Amino acid sequence: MDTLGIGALARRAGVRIDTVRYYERSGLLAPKTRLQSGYRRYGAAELARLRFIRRAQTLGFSLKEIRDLLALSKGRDVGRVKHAAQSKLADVEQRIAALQRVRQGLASLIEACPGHGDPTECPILKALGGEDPALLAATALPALRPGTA
Amino acid sequence: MDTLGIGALARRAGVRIDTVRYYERSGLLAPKTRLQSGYRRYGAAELARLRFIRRAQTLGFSLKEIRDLLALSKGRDVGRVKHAAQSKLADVEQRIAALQRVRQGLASLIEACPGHGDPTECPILKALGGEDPALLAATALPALRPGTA
DNA sequence: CTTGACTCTGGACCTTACTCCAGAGCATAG
DNA sequence: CTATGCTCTGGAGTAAGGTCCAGAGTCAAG
Repeated sequence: MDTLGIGALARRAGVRIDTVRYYERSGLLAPKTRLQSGYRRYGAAELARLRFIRRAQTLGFSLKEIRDLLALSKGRDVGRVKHAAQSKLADVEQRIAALQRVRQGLASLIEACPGHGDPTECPILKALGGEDPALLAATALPALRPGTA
Repeated sequence: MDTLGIGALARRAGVRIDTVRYYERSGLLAPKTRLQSGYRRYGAAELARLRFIRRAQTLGFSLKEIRDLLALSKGRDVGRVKHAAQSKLADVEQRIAALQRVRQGLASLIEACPGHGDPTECPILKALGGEDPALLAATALPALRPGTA
């Protein structure tokens, strides 16, 4: 047989058995068949699908988004798949830009801090205390929608 | 009085009242004072702090990390404060690098996708399905997991 | 003083993405 | 046949970050 049990499938995809069952409960991955005993049996397509799920996660897609993506791939609508990837890309780029502003703010505070002496003179403490707009200003602009992980 | 009640504070920061109380339970934001009745009263510093928390969150900092960040302002010794800021900076830079790898992976897939035609020819679906691992080389390795940040 | 809006506390409940457990049944090598 | 390992189900637990509720007390305006 070229079918896999749940353990073999999980090992090949680098996930835990419970995770496979969790994906099944979540409507992401069903076994190809079941034995009379109830044991799940998976084929190559299911392994590919499981790897798809994992890779999409590393790109920042939530399981819900991945479910949509998988549905799209059955719908033969390549345009929508591309669009989903593009909007994810825009999201990632906004995050990068925002973090770069934070990095600038932190770096300049660190540079301005002697690392010794009077704490009331420390630019880092002043910024966190709200007196100095440097760090706060660096983070003030990006109105990223919360929940876009 | 230039103090705010919890409702006014929440409105000005764009959060729910329960969220303010949740932050208090989490050790992030204490009221400036309380009335004899127990009503919380907040000042401008607390509002600034609350807004800081929210902005930091949109940048991917967890509440625990934000607590650390804010704890810097209580630091006794400037050297230690500077060191903490430096390690936070390194953290931010790692985040940026991880997101840049994700961006590269997404961008190259998008570029290779015509946006129409046969789904079995779509490089995005192919790459995610594992049939063409070359395209994902840049993004497959770093286990960028939401929550690992 | 009355009304309506506001706030208090403690605890239950929600979502996401798992992870673990108990107690049972099944598969397979020797 | 037995031992060992795999798998089954249902349910509970975890962590983060909230969100909601009930029942009671409080504040400010008219």
